[in-house]
Amino acid sequence: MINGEIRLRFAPSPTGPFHIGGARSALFNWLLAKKHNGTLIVRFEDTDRERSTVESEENIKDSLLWLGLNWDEGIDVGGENGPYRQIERLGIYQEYTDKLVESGHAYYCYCSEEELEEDRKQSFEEGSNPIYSGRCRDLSPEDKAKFVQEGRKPTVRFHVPPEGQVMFKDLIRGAISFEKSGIGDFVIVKSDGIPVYNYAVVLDDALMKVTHVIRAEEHLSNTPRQIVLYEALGFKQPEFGHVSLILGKDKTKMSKRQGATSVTEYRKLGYLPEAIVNFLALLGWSTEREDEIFSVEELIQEFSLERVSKSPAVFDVDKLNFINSQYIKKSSPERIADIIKPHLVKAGFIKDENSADENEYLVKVAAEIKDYLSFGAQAPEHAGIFYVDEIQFENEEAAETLKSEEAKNLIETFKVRLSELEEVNPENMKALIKNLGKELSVKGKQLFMPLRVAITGKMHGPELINIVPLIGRERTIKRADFALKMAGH
RNA sequence: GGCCCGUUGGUCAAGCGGUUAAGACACCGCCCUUUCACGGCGGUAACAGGGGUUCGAAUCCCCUACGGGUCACCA
Repeated sequence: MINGEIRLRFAPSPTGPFHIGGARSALFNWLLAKKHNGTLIVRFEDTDRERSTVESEENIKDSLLWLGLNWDEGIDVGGENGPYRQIERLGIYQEYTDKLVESGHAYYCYCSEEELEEDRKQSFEEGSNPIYSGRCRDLSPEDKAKFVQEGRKPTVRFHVPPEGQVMFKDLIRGAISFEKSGIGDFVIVKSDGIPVYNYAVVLDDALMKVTHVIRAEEHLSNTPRQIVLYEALGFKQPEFGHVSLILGKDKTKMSKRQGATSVTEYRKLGYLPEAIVNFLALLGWSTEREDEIFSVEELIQEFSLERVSKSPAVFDVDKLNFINSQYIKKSSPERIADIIKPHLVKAGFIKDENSADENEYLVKVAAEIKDYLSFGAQAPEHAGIFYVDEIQFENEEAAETLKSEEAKNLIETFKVRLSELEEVNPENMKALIKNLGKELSVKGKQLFMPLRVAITGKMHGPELINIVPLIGRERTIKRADFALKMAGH
């Protein structure tokens, strides 16, 4: 399906934090580029001067790199077809605009915003397609002079004759056609001289020799406008592929109120970049195999547009959590320590600056809890047992396990045996608990649950025989005393 | 409202005219671990509705419904 040398691009507008949907578009382009040994270009569509910021640019670049999505040409890395910021290409656009006006494909429009708004309102009321009336298409020299004298700054409109249709074959959705009569003469250059997206994108893609435009579905309706521009400009058209949108839990476009939407937020919550890539790939694309956890290399191998879905996908945090937990399990304790550290600092368990001993302890804690984590921000609830001095019962049921005399006796005996222990390590702990059970003739839940609650306050968590050596003999005994007191003994 | 795209379990999805309609997440159950979790095994659960076409439609066509996108001097 894809042959020859391909050039792909990812062209976000730097108007906010990098959205997870943008990340998926970038990923698909990146995968295609890698798979077919093509070139990936990253450029910024920053013609909206009101909303474009350098912070957004930085955020997008950081996020892309963090996800491992590098690019071969464009912003920061340079290339033959720059500049790669639209605002720096104004001169280039001007040249083509002049040509379009000269050849009669485009004309100056002096209509005011009010006039246009009025037209739109009317066609909306009539139930017809709100397209430009064509009022300024054949302006007499007198009228034109009048408008100029009034100081009206014109926009440039591209003329679309209302006959025939625009057809193209979308790489993902198949044959698509639009009536030209439904397009109307649209603005290509704003009155401030800055080109509009639909125009700049065509010039950029054509001049940068982009062969495949893979982008989100929201651009599908823009494609016919862009195609008529390609025709008028005499450029070779690229192939288009429109990926469906990512929806929130309520099945509408993902928005803030349904949770995190930017890559940065997920990063801060302690998700791993490989996990996000893995998850994003599965959102709108499917694999033939049964197992859905795979490396980027495998992804590159398998990825193809044929298996990209046409229908929108709901962002399922549960699945992301599952995938992330798989990657956390596979990661080293050192790496997970880094991931959970900011969250433990925030929870007040540790300080930002730590001694070597403290860091070593943190790594051990990470090793103990990583199998229980879906993402870094969950660390405090699991790691708390390794840091607090005064434990708290997680619920009434937990407190209940220590209320009986048998439980009290068990804990007291445990304290004695623990203090007698030569060295507190997992092996000795295992033997200790085993003997304790024999000594008092308790086993199973009756044996483990009171111990667990007395030591951690919780009813679940890592292996007891590992927890005790980590928190140490002294602290364990102190906690057990405290727990008994709390339970009313 | 016009135009465009879509609709298989709660979610992601396989399926390209003949299948017992995959698989993953979530959920539930069992096993393992002298506890909980982790892990292993298993289970519940779906072709939006209606017309065609066909010997035969989840698959092809039409209509309806629903969802989404887009109609800016935003991108």
